Amino acid sequence: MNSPTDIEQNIRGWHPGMTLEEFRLVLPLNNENVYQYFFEANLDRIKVQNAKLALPKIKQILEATFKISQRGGFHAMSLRDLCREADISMGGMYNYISSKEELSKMVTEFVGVTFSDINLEFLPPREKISERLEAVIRAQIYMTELFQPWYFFVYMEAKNLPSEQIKRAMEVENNVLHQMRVSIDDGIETGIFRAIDSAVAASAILAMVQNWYLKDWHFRNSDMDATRYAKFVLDAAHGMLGMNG
Amino acid sequence: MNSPTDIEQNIRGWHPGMTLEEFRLVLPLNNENVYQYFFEANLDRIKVQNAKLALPKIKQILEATFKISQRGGFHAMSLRDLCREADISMGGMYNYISSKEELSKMVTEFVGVTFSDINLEFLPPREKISERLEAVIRAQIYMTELFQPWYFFVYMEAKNLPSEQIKRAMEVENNVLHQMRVSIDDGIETGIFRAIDSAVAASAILAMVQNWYLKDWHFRNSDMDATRYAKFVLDAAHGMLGMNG
DNA sequence: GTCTATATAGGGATAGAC
DNA sequence: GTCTATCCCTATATAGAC
Repeated sequence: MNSPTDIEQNIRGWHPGMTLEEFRLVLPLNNENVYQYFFEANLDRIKVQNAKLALPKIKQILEATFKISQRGGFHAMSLRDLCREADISMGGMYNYISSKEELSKMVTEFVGVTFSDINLEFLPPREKISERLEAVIRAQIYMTELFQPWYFFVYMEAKNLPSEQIKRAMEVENNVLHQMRVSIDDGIETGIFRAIDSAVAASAILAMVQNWYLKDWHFRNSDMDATRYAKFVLDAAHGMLGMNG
Repeated sequence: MNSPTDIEQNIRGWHPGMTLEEFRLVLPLNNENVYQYFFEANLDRIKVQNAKLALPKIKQILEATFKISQRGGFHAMSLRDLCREADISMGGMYNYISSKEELSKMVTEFVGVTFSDINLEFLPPREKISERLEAVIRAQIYMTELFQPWYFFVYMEAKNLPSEQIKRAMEVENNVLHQMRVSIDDGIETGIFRAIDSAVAASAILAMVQNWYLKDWHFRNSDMDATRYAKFVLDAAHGMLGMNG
């Protein structure tokens, strides 16, 4: 039943119906090493070069940033509050960030680059239209489930930031939108989907995907989890595209 | 074909397939008199009691608030910027608001109370399950289309405001969610919809509804309008609920 | 009712000791 | 590398003339 190649494929990459747990197992990134990735991606901007010292501080700073800015927004968060929450002094903080603005910049860029790149590894080839659309949707829901605070921060603060960062934040969203749209167009062309405005369909599907991490309080009292929500969105998408069931 | 009662009904209230234009015609509120409504709803808080003087200023203040806080958020908007954009002095501004926080409070409450109340007038009785669900969806899309800056402000600033206002902003969303959910549950009970998690379905439909005014740039280059988007969402909802076509 | 001028607090950022 | 103490600016809000 499980030939070696089946197992290999299940461990290495994507397969239809992939659950959150399966995704987590194949993802190189996790809640522990994400700060290591962050540190390495920002070596030139962080003054403290000793990883032993820096990694715990970075974790504290980022966790505090997410926590405080979730309630009130990044702009409303004072660095004094941040320093207190992260248990670091004002002077010490400035060895990790060169300005408040750069803190948001580092997060936005990191999500845009590292998270997106890792995401691409899980996509089946373009010819497998339906599978690829499923993979885009599942990967997005699972990534935002695993790294909710990061995505929430970028989504919520995007509009509040300097224009260059706005562009970057929109690029992340546009990439996902584009990938969905291409698959939908491919499906329409080959006749497996019905003719529909692919831009609008992609936008609506993305709205449902983002709904999962933006409105988690909608689901607190239900027995939904990320895997089941992904199935729900996939069914809805298939309904839209005329391939019910 | 058009009996007097048909026409009467079309003018007075809701009917299936209602377009944005038809909705606009029966809605007592419009882009001009909304400031009058706002003034009357806040008579006790606005020091300037002369409507002739107050109404244009209120319009300027609110339009400037929406414009500036759209790019950067309410918290990032300084009252100096606001006063410049609204063409009013700092001292003069404080005859219209007693504090910056109260400005956001007035907007949030106004949207929650006045907009929601007006909305209720358009709902068919609960027994007409499918029509009622359609009405909730259309009314919400059309209201947010007509008063996009107001809804956008409340949605975006909700999380940044004092807890009492957060509660109010969430009430608005929860009301819509609840209305949808009741209709869906009714439909499941009577067998016209398939058994489905109504909370999740309502959440997903609301996400698509909000998508219209939150992500208007997704639709800039397409030939979508509010009426056609409403139809799109209704089709998607019907697909979800198992009544395709 | 509207303005100008001002009070006061709190913000980001830095200097320099250790 | 991390801290404390301080600088300086900008923000909200107010006082008082007109």
